[in-house]
Amino acid sequence: MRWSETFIPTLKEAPAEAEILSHQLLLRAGLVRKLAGGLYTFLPLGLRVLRKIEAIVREEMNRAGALEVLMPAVQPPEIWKASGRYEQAADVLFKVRDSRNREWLLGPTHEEVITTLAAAEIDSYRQMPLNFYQIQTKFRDEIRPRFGLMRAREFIMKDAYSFDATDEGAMVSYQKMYNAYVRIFDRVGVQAFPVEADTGVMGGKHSHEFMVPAETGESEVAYTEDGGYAANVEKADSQGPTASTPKECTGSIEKFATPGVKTIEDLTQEPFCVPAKAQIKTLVFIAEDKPVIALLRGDDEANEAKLAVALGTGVFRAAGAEEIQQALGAQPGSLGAVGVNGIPVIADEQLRGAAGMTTGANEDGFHIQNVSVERDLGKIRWADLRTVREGELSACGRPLKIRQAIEVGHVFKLGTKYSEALELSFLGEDGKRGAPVMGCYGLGVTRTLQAVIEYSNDENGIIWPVSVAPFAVCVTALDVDPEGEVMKTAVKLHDELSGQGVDVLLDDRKERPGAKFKDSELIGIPVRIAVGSRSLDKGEVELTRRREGGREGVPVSEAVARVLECL
RNA sequence: CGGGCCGUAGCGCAGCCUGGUUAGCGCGUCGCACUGGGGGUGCGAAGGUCGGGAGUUCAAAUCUCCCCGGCCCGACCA
Repeated sequence: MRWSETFIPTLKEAPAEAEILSHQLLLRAGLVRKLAGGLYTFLPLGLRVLRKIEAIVREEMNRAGALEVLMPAVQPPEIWKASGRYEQAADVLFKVRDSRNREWLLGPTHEEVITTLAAAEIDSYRQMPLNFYQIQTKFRDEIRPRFGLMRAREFIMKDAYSFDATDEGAMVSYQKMYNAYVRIFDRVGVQAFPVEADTGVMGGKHSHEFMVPAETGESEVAYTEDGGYAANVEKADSQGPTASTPKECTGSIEKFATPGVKTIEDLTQEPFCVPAKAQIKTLVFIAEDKPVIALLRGDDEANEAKLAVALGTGVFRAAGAEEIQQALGAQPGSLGAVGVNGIPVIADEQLRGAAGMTTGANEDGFHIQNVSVERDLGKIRWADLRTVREGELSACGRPLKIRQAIEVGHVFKLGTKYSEALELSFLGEDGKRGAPVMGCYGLGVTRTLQAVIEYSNDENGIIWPVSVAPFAVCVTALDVDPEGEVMKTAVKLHDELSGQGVDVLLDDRKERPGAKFKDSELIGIPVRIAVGSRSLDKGEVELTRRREGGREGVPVSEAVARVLECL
């Protein structure tokens, strides 16, 4: 391929809309262009990378025994109503209407579709295990698309769905996908670590997210340095906070005035001087239209994923000021659970046995001290609600660290939720009907593409791993006169490498050398051969490997062989 | 959806506060010349509904209001 005959619009400066480096490079290297918020056109160069990643994903899925299918992006709402997700996922669903005003959904994922298919086709345990996958465009009406392809409203995902007759079988299917993901991320050239992930309301232990460490990642991972533990912060637990909770109580509860105190922090100040760990944080949520109180130690943060598990529903939100006033008779800042009746109270495990605590009096401007949780509070349900912090000890006794990461894949053992909701059943060996145990396995293809950029770059631009590089080699002709030795040599090298099946880009543009070097580095081609009169006079061309840096003279006659070695 | 910032040539920006000739600069683009191994130099040129609409005014890129779009923080993200 000749550079002059393709379309690679590189940019010297980063467009103002791009905040993070990988997004800037995506635009600067001419890989994509934005149509509207969260909607991108893939240009020829970007599409080449996308296709290479897809090919690797496809190979590994096939290797793991998954079968490729292609499902419709347009889906009937009925199946979403049947699974209960029509309401649950309402805010991310794109809805469209046809000419007869009938509603359709643009698929954000395909559990409902694949389960509908399976319900019609799977009748016997003999047909399983089965695993279907597709690589397809997904639609999610993200409230806030961000960071280019990282969080887009339309994106490409590989999604797979496994069906097994037994739980043990489902674990085998799960493990196969897990292993395939390890291979995929290894091959595309990102370090993606499996971490334990939140399994939400469905529970169960078997869910892992694949995370690429990156400061710009939108997820947080808690891990131990020895690699013994890694979990999404939404899921992570620890042996508890580093400072212990007060357990001594010196007297009975006592109301005191705290004018102007609105936060935990305020109460730690003069003249009150109540340490945050001796306060009870009172949060009010509306779960399925009913108020619920959650209690945490003052210095702890609530974890919404854990809260969802404790509440038994994902449909909840923080209560508004009016709702709180109605429920507890006070404004945030003076809330507490002492003497509250008729509203369920869930408390974090850290408060077990806590005494001598201070909490709001449910009267604006007043708090209560000497609160003993067991003595002074009514019926409490205990649960793990807190978000772990750096420095706390993991279950294995090592200190936790926390870092940002990009979630590029997720494997999840679903159980029978969808097979039951969509009436999928089979006849087992024992002659009884059963619901297949499902698993779902998502991999963000376009997000992975950007994660590779975020992971692999230097000050000059992207550095593509050979496996996904749009071109493996760039032959930079420093003089493009078609009659000259330089160009003739460049063309010859290009043709020979092409003949060997290598993706080669011949930079035949009438640009100055500096511009060509900069461009080939910006777009990230891993190997470059510079052909110019200076080295050609010595019978050599110059070979540069982006990852190693530096350049070396190589005899023209050996150039092709040397390049092949590099790849 | 709440808070903040922004929208001026393909890209990056200045001008706006304090309204007043032909709205500027850098990069890019086109032409010519020189140059020719790290985004070179010079000369010339094209390119603008100043996001859209309404209003105030003798006069609006500039002031006011409404709308649209973008970015950041938060909420949210099965």
